[in-house]
Amino acid sequence: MISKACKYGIRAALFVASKAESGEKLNVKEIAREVEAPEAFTAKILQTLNKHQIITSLKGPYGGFFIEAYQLDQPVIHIVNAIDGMAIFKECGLGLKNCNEKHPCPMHFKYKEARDALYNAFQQTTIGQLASDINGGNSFLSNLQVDSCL
Amino acid sequence: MISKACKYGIRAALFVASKAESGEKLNVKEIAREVEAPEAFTAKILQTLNKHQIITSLKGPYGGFFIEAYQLDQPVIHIVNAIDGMAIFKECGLGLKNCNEKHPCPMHFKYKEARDALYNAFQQTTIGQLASDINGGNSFLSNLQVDSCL
DNA sequence: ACAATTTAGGACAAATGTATCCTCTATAAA
DNA sequence: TTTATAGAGGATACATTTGTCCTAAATTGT
Repeated sequence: MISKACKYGIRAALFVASKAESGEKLNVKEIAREVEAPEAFTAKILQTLNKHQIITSLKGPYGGFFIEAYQLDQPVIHIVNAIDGMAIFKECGLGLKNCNEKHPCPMHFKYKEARDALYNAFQQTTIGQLASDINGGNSFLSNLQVDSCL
Repeated sequence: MISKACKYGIRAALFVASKAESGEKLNVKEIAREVEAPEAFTAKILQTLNKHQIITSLKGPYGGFFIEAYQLDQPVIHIVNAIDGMAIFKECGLGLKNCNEKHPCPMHFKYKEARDALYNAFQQTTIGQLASDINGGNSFLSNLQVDSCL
């Protein structure tokens, strides 16, 4: 469905977004640690997100990644588009090139429903909304640390 | 989302199912041609489907693949399970190991809705139902051939 | 028994996705 | 201007998925 790179990308973007108010800039190491993604790979992904203006970067000392106000209003689907493209939201569930209402594959109508639900979920939700959820303690970007010594 | 192998597998299984009444056995070449999948790769997939008792095979002359009555009543999700496993229907949309209602990722609830819709689509539909649709001319397993010389 | 046919299955090759490493460039402070 | 810091980007390595090829095993008719 969604690539690993894209999932890392969404988590990274949301982490950066969750720090928007503080005004601080985050470097690759901090972001990778927080979202539990490989550092070098995360760097590549952040590069892509910057090029697509999902987040903003600044080189040099005191540089790093941050998000600007207007970027908080972008829908999460922009992140998916930047990394994986929009194909998943259009593709046939059985892999046919030429599948549509007039010439449907056997799963067309039911598959389309699920696919559209996913599209709407990503389209109607903004990066800023999800960042608020995180800051409000209503959702999380990394796995629970189960402390094994209690 | 669903692997290419799995999509070939569903198409192949449905094609075999659509021929259930005729009683004929289909060989790899016929199936691969019909569903527009690479022949050798299709052979592997049919092997998997046979092992999981989605379809049945018979070696030797006049052998091939066919589907038995009880197999027509299996839900399509059995095919997905045989090839890709059930992980996609359970996994977190952002790739977290530990994502649930109590400790949700930022996309959890909306993603779960789409994921469950997909699960239901595959769970509630049987191979036989889709085969009927095909035989009734209501759905198709391969791309339209656009005749370029008219 | 033998030959012909068709699936089973192992080994291997190609393509894609994931991940790392190293150097270059930009920026900021001293 | 120099030095330290941090992202940009190319090259490369590794893993998984996709796809091919060849031989073995099973079945049927002669």
